[in-house]
Amino acid sequence: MQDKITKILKAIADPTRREIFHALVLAATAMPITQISNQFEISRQGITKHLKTLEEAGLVQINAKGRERYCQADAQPLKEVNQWLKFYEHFWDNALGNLGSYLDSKS
Amino acid sequence: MQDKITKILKAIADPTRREIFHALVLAATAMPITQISNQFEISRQGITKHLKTLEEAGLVQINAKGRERYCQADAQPLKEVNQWLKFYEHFWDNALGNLGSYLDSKS
DNA sequence: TATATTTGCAACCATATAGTTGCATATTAA
DNA sequence: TTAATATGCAACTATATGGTTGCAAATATA
Repeated sequence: MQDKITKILKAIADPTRREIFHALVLAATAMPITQISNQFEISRQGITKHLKTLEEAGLVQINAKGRERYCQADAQPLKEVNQWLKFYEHFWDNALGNLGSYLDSKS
Repeated sequence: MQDKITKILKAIADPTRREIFHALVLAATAMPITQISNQFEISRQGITKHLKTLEEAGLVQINAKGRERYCQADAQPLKEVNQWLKFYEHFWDNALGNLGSYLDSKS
């Protein structure tokens, strides 16, 4: 479909998914889908779809236990976003760009 | 439409837009649209659309001079993404989440 | 002035996305 | 065994997205 970083960025580009992810991170424990969806306005199936997207990005791990599927946040893929961002650190301190300071840092 | 961070994340979630942005950052100089679109396979109008999205996210600044419109990268909005990411730093070092170390850092 | 260049605008298209509802199925509890 | 619960699957809808083409308008060049 698409590369890893794109999947991750697309996953977190949606505000509802960021909320779900955040809730799971704070929960710090695995939660079944229904329990997650109780915390949101949208339907359980809506939540399920978002969880699938998050899972495909590696941001959520799901494992079944009996009839329930326990979902747990995994922040690790965000490292990759951080990596991507890092390159631009050199540039974001002046609005006009700063190739100079980037090149300096290389020497 | 949508909040700032969402606009920024949506802007960089598209691989073509990341490429355009990257090219502009490296160019370190303002470039007219046609000149940018020459570096890509897709049509000029396609590029124009992407530039508009990037502009709305604040990642590109455009100013007209004569019949040309000069585009320039501005990495500053990426700070906001960095800010968002920062919260999850505490969690991305173990796959099972790490609320503990986050809470420790607060004490 | 006549021509070439840079651009914007609008219409269009195919596909993806975010959400819904209804129903079937598997597991657990009474 | 019967009833309740958790879930998946499929179909459907509306809108967004990423791209295209054609054309008109403004500016620059011959």
